[in-house]
Amino acid sequence: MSIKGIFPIDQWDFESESILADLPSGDLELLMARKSEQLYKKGEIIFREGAFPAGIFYIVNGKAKKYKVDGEGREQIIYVANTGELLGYHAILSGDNYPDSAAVLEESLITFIPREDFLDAIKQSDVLNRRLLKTLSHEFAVLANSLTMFAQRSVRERLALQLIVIREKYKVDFEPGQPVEINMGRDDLASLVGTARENVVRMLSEFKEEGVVTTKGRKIIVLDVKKLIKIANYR
Amino acid sequence: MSIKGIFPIDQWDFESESILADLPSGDLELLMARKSEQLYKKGEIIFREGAFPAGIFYIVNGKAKKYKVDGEGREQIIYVANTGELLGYHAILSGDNYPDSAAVLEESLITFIPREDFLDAIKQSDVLNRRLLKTLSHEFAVLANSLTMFAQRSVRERLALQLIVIREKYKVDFEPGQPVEINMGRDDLASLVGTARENVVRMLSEFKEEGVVTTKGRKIIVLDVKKLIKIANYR
DNA sequence: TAAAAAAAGTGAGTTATATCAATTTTTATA
DNA sequence: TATAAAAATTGATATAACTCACTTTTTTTA
Repeated sequence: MSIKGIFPIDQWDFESESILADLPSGDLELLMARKSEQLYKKGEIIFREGAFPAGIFYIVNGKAKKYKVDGEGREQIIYVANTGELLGYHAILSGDNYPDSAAVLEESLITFIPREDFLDAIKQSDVLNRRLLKTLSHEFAVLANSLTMFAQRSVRERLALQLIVIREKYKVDFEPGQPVEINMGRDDLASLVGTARENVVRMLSEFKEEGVVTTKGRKIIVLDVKKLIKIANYR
Repeated sequence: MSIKGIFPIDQWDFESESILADLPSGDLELLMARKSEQLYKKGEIIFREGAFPAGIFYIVNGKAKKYKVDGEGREQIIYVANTGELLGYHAILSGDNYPDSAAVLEESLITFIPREDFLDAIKQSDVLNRRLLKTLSHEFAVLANSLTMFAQRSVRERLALQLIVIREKYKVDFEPGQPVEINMGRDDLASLVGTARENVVRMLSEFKEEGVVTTKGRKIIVLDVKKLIKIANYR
């Protein structure tokens, strides 16, 4: 029972299709000519805000967060990237340094593609070019959506919404029909929702009392997606 | 006395350079071949969220807001576009309908460019292509910045920050050295800051007492940018 | 220029959320 | 498996921001 349709998740998630999926083999070879693979341990940082973008990263397997840290050290998660997604290309295209940091949420296998190879591939490949324009403009719409949510929704509504969205990302790790376990630390969940850890925990207990979610250790299992949609107050 | 440097406004504003500025004349001709111009009266809507994107819009002269309206009819301004900027191209590139609405903030002269001409121009022009990739990825960084602000900053800090950013946009309408008058309705200012009109008004009075701003009718004049930066608590 | 309409501004009461301090549970490590 | 460390949870209190009701000022229009 997918929630697409009743809840247009495309509006909340960048990855309606991957940038590299089904790329003409020549273009892909060019891109991957000098790649290097690395296994990141949980919590390891992929790149840091402000650093020179030496290349882009492809998540072969795992999950990563894109985030910003403000003056007081508070972390704000912009996006959670999943297996198959690309990281770090915005900076190379814009000509700025990395505008945000990225770190791995669980043990992840990640491919590094040098800056020059990425730029060459863009020059060569019309498909990649179109794909990037399409992805970037879609990402913009998704982010504008998030912005509106942060500006107008209550913490309770935001938590409900993020649980729906994040559940979809953990779904791929479970057999269809099996309960999806969201294995995310409360601090990360809080910085995704834009509030303090304590508030997330308190509202999770409320959701538990209301029969919307349950927990298994630190893992969160959504019992009633429709109720969550109602709480999120999404038209 | 520009605030660039002490306050890196590029991080808060898309338009470090225009997409169409200095475009090779051939490319520009192609783009403008079948344009049509129209004078919009204050408040008029340029396009509506959810509509099919029939083309893109170029602001020859004036200002426009990009905004979203939520279920309860509350408006959230995503961005304020100025003379020389392009509107509505995200939807055409992403293949979705318009993800947001646009309306004119003051009487504005706007050029309409049909969808097909824009798509043809992209096919033909490498410069336009690169320009779009660069702009889109920069825009993404700016929006991520705004997102963080909404998630973490107080209304007071957000208002201070937006006054700085918005002042830069009204600056072009005044002689250098002359006081810049921000001529924006309180409702628009509120939906830019993400709060209710009453809160904006209250905090503007506070700012007035503190000698940071003054008003002239409904117009707002910033007296002390540095103090605003301090209030915005921007590192 | 007067009247009407729209926008801006003020005040008081209420609520959601942040913050601080402590305890309990879970996970990692020896 | 016991112990230490880390993470999650609960409670109490403070406060920023929202909402509603109303007044005053500014702008529009007749």
